[in-house]
Amino acid sequence: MKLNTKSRYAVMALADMSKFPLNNPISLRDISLRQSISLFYLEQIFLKLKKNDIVKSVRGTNGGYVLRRDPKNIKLSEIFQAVDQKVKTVGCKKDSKKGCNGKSAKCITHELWDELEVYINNFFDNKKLSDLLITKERNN
Amino acid sequence: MKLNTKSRYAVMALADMSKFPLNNPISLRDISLRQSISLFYLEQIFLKLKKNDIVKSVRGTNGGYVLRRDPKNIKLSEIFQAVDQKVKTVGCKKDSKKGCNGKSAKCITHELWDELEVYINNFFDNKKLSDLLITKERNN
DNA sequence: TAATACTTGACTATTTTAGTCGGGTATATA
DNA sequence: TATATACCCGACTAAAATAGTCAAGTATTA
Repeated sequence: MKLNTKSRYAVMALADMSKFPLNNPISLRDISLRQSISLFYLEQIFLKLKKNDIVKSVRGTNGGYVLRRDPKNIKLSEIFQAVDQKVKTVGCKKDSKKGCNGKSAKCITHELWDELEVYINNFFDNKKLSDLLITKERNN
Repeated sequence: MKLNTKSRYAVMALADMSKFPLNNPISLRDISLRQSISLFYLEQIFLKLKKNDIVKSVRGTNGGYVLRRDPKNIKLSEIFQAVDQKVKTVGCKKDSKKGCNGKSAKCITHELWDELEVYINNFFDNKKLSDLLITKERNN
């Protein structure tokens, strides 16, 4: 069970943005430099964030990206769903009658994974982008 | 964020075993048939479960594997740690002074991932193998 | 002694991840 | 209006992880 870089970078980048005055565009180039994330990779990520209405873009000189809402109102779960497809724990379809590769009575553990999925999503639902900023300054 | 088959199969296989009288060996071949998991793959998995003292082996005819403890006393977290290496959310080392790829002040999100890791491990700590059996029979 | 079943390490195909790249388009400002 | 900036977008690729296979054993029991 592992977190991918896309999710991690997305949260890092948005947290980075949150530290500056909202409503003035921040370029990916700046974020790239500050967070040492590849510019090209950030472009990919922000395309998804834009499609999911988490940021909007401002093109041209002095352009960049702007948060669509106050960090207080941006759940981490939204960011994850935008960038990562989803938290996935089971292979088999959720409500298929067949379920679990066509064999019946097999998935004793099916409900467990569903529960885990809900549990994890719950974590992200209860965290806001703004929560990351309160954190005390790191001393290194 | 995804769960791998090894973890899933391990739990499925052990849950399968729990439904039979403890202390009499259950062969991987049987588990393989009942749960439709490749025998070879199960062998790999059970090697790890054995190394981690979750099961013991009985060789020879009528041999198989036996749970070392009552399912009430087997935490899912143990199974996970045995089979999967670990729940991992961060790339950077936990307590390194450098931290986060050598750049300072970068990992605003570091503590978040740590927190998530604890949160998930907590889920598995509180689930016992026996908890899976109580579940009502599935109707497909 | 034959059959069963664990033991172990090596091997492989496929998929996913992480990231790169090229050739765009829009816009502010000099 | 020219130009530099910065988003836009799809295609591509290397490397790692995953999922699974296989072969050649050893131990045990009937």
